[in-house]
Amino acid sequence: MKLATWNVNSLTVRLPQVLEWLHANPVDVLVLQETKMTDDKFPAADFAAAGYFAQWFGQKTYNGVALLSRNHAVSMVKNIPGFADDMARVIAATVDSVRVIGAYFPNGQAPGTEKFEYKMFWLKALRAWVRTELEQHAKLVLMGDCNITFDDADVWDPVGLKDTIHCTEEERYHLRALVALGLHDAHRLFEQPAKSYSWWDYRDFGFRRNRGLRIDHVLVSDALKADVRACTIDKAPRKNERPSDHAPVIADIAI
DNA sequence: ATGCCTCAGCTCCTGAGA
Repeated sequence: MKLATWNVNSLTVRLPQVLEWLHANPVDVLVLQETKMTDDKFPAADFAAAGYFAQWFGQKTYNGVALLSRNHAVSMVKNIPGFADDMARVIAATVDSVRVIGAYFPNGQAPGTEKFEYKMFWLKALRAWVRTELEQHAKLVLMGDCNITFDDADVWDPVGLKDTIHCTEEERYHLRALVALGLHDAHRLFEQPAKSYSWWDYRDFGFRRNRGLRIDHVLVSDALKADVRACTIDKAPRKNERPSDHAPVIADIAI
């Protein structure tokens, strides 16, 4: 079973690239973030024609998530139950006995801002909910744009970006606490190329200079850890004329 | 440079992303 996550930064703009990517990479599950569209605009027919069921949860202008799957997805959940949020950030469903959670973590803007405080509250709520999900589903994959680096190896300039957003100790504490529930960063289960990133700033030739961050993660539960065959960041879509600033991350699990 | 690029929207500028 191959599962992937991709922040597309507007599905309206990126739909042709997503369809082309699915044709070249016929994964079993793909979760999308930053679709930036209301639910009535979601291109479900295009994905159906490509052989994918879809679940989606969006809003105007910002955020928006979706879950595409080769097989039927059941028991869909939108956002974190019990956590009031007017932003569409989470979609979860069960596909082929695996609980899949696709998430677009808050950006947080900068430490000390209201958006950073919201990010901390959101992370606490996510953790409490994922704990209960893990109790019910031993096989679980949580993946998405986590907007947090694990450590300096995920940062192109750890000195210059020390304590800035995505790199603060407070954010990393929450990411570690999430993983400590019984999850594993699939990327780090394998030897990876040095300076592996999943996001690059559009400005200043960030991708060309490989000035990036690894903030898109695939986290697998204890029960799946031994079955993960590979985890790769696919930079191929960056060759498109108007690429997303994020690359897809793919995990291959023997299920 | 509290910017650089990209996207959405009550669109010819502004807010947000990361």
